Amino acid sequence: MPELPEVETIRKELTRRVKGSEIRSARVLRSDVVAYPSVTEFASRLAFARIEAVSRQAKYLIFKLDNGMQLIFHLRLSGAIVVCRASIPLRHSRIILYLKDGRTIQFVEPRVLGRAYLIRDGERIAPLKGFFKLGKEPIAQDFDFNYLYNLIKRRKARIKSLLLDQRIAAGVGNIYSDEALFRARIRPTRRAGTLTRHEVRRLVRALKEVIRDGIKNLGTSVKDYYRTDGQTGNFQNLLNVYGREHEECHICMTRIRLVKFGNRGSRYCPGCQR
DNA sequence: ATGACGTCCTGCCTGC
DNA sequence: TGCAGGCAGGACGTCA
Repeated sequence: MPELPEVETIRKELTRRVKGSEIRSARVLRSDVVAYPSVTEFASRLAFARIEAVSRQAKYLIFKLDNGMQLIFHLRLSGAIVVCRASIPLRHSRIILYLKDGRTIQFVEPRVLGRAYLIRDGERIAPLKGFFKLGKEPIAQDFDFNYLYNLIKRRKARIKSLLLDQRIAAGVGNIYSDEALFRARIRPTRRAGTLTRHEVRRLVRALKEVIRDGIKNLGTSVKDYYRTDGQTGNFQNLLNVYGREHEECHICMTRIRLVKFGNRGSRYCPGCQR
């Protein structure tokens, strides 16, 4: 699942590969993935637009176009952006942008949960309300002890659930939250308000570290994530707990445990995490 | 406001 | 081998 490090990797590659390219036309193969505006308007406003820049906010990928519009993608669980020479649809291709130079940018999304939005610069639309409520990203300078502590100190929810809240830790998903909690030696099931100041300090440090390591290693390819050229990332080889349930902890050899709450799985080491 | 939980969606894995 | 059923999970809506 593309989280901040995966989307950041995609952003860098797209900047290198398609910044400055002109879109000749757009084709929507599956209308569900276009959240705004209508499919017809979506396609007509993309035609002949030039890609000025590719940026990222949390897990959102943003193409800035020279016609005053922004093309925004959210990859959700299984989305990918592929740049290739093929003009025919790749497997599970949902949107194709045909470039003037003959290449295509394809939005590949097997599970059809990912979405695309095309808005005017500065326009605020209801389908993107989560985008406008994003909190700070852990790699931001001002994502510090005070920021996190003040947001969670009175909360009774489990710390893991709050880390997944995009209004609190923007860009963090299931993989990096499990890994950060492992590095901070805190169990995902702990009620946020019971964390000591020292633990919150460790958690802030761990979040920054784990996200940076993820970016450095070009993301985590567990299931669906791959890069714009189809290659995988490397961080899956460096995971301590995610996807390692029933295996031994690298530090203390205790078996990694899988617990479920909030409709998702969390992995932790009962030996290292308290 | 908060926390818990259901829903979307489909490929893939498991078990018979 | 083939099929049914369960599972994964980010964001968001609903409910208490």
